[in-house]
Amino acid sequence: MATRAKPDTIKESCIDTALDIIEADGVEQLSLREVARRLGVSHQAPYKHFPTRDHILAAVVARCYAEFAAFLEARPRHQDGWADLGEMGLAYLSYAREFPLKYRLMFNAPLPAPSDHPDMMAKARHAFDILQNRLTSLNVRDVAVVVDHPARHDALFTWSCLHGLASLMQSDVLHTLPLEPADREVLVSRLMARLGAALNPGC
Amino acid sequence: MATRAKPDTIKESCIDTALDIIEADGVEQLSLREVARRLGVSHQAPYKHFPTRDHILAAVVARCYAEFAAFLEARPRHQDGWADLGEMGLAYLSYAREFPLKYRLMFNAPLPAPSDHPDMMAKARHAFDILQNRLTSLNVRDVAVVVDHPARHDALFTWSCLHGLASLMQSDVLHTLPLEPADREVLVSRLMARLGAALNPGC
DNA sequence: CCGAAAAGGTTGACAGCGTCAACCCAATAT
DNA sequence: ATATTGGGTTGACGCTGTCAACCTTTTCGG
Repeated sequence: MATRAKPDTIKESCIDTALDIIEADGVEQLSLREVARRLGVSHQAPYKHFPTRDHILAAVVARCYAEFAAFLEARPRHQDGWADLGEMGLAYLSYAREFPLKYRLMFNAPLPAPSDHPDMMAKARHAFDILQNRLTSLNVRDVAVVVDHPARHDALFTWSCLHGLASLMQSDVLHTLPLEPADREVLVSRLMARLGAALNPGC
Repeated sequence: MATRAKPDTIKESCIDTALDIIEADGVEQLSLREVARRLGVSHQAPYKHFPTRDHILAAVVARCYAEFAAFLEARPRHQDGWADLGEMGLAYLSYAREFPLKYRLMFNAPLPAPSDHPDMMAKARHAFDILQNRLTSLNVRDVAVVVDHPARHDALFTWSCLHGLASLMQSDVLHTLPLEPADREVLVSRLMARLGAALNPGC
């Protein structure tokens, strides 16, 4: 049945299985007992590896951030910095569309306190750094922008736009609005265009 | 103890109490049994008024949308349309900051299926219409914009930016980044400026 | 090499949850 | 006057996370 290659430790299998559940049904449906059941072990076995539910969740989230960062890095590259930024924005939105439940897990779900889970925190920072570095390398071309507009703010603005669209597009609220599938494409391209205009008012 | 004016029906008190719990501890902590306990009734009493947990949640969410819409409408008004739009954006971000758990409830939590809860759906649409109408009245000044950029898309773009910032600012992810309180003010003003630039590239 | 300890698995219990079922009383409608 | 229904009750079921106790097997120090 389990075609997945068996990981060395049960600890890893717990994370795998938890991620399966989250991808299929959302983080709200995650239960340690169900994880144990799928692994064919007793309901307390996972507790030998994770002290609480939050700890297994933190491990899953850390893995998601790493995967998300890799997904962003794997985008097609462009010579032109602005085109490359656009490509990264599209990659961001693609991830949110392809893996909505994992995206929700990372950005729209209540996570265990980050300070208690440094590994999760580190992986989250790394994902953000990818975006920030992209913008930093853009800004060296335009020193005036750097001075009073640190790249970190640009990165957070960009992230806000991308996250806002990604989050709204998968939100239940939007189901209450008439939004054709074709509209989604338009929204994405319009947002990317305006994001470019906002960051680069000159051209 | 209960200084709140007693509503006529237990149904209303259920919604009040549920909202209290959500504002204090978040939607995840909401339980019908706790609602019943606080009202001093049996754990099944609320079920006489709401068939399932989702139905009480939908009622609470509907009330939140109505309150949110009223909050947006209560903003200071400006003659100039762009200034008025800016004021609405600030009102949006203020609401998210003042009532983070209610904001999360509306936009970042898994809601009961909207089609099963038409009242909730209607109130959500009304809140969105406020934003859309603001943009529509802007666009009559500039017919060229109306033609290939329907106001609905502008409204969704604007909403994405606002929601993205509001959502990220209260996200657990951001706790992993070094973000000073002063930075938040800067972020808000920068986002509003860029939003204006994106919507109104001419000036 | 042997005994201690630790790692990793087990079963059993507990309280809290949403929900179903049955019962019960008072007001209302026929 | 009687039947129906609205609104309350208690009790149960299976689910959850978590604590406690117990039992092997592996590892390691003397």
